Amino acid sequence: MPAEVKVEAKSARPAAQPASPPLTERQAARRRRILHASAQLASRGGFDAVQMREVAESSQVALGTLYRYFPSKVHLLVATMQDQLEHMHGTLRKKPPAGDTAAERVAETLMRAFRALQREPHLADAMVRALTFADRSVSPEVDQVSRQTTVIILDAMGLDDPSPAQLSAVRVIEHTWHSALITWLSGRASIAQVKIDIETVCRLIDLTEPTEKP
Amino acid sequence: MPAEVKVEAKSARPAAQPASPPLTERQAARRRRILHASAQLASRGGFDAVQMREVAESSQVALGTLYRYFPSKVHLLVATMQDQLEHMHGTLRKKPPAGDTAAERVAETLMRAFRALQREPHLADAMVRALTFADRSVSPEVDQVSRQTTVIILDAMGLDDPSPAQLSAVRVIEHTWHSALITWLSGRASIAQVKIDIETVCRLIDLTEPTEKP
DNA sequence: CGCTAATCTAGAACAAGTTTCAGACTTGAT
DNA sequence: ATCAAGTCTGAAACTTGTTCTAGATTAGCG
Repeated sequence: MPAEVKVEAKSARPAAQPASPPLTERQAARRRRILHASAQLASRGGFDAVQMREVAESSQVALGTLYRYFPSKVHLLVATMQDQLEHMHGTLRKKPPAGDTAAERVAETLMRAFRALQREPHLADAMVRALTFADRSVSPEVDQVSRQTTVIILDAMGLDDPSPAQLSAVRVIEHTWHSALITWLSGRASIAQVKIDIETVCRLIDLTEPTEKP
Repeated sequence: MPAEVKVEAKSARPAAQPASPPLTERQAARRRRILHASAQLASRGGFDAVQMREVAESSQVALGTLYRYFPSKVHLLVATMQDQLEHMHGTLRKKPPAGDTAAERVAETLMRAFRALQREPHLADAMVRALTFADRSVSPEVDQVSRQTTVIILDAMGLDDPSPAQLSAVRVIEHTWHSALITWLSGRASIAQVKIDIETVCRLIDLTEPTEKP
């Protein structure tokens, strides 16, 4: 009865990139197929269209296996978001924003990301809803997404060594970014409104400029 | 076969306070019982503990009736939030914040609200998760909550006639407020961190001060 | 009062997320 | 090559949100 052992193995979940036992080739392939199916289904109908049975079927994996890789639908979608964020970071890195001030560059970067999301609004819906609906059991993964977002913003600011005040500003920018996305996705705010909100919050950065260069 | 008529009656849902056919006394009582049961269950286990069957049972109402009053669990929880927000607004109104600047008063007000939520973290969890998980079908209700929040913040600022820039700042403050709550509820940010975030975003208000008094 | 439309109730039925299980298949170490 | 441990599969079962139905009950009206 290896059931108990299984549970232990689960706590060393293969879902996280860092640490954990290294995946075999076939396992990595399965994981990729699952994430691909997830993104594909999400791109059609959003959060509701990502049905675990369908994900399992289109990634050619048993339902139980899907749950071994991603212990819940929210875990799956957050992992999907991590995946997409990496793509995006790569893309953004290629063409750094051109604004004069840090605030302008951050706003430009976020608007560029926003335009990318607009191209796949259903996918954006699935990922963002999962992110904000996630409970404590998904904290590590959500945190990872948050760190990745922070890196993107700091990149845009052009900082290696941000001050605490600057980090606070970045946190608030992230809050605004997530919440503004939600209001847009649920049809309560226009694209123009999101733009204004982003530009507004980015002004916070200017308040923290006075970083002495040593 | 009055089924079709039923559907029409549903679109004029009794869930919204404004307009709609006036409720009879017994209906108002049912609605109150439902909201009470919802808040009570939420106060224990949070979002997951609010199970529709249980709400129906403890409010002495058939499941079908519960769904007539609140067409989904999210609708129910958002309505619960509207309910709680009214209480809170009343409470806050009694003791206006004492800060010198608008930014200080808003920060103080939000921290006071935050402390109230800390007293019932599970209830907060249920309400906030519902709010951010809500899809388009709940937009009117979510919007109402948002308007109510705006009123509370403008109250704290002491403004009757805010400028567009000030309204933008308020929007960003609301974004930060919701998102910071979520990070706290999911255990990814400490109370101290939430405080810092609120204080940080409130500085945006100072940026918009220059409102000429006519 | 007596009617009619609307509402309420109890309970079954359905949908999708999640869990469980027995048996087949891989993997890694000996 | 073989064995033990761990994984994967297919299918059923369970949970909880949501819908549906048939028959009481209630409200408003003549």
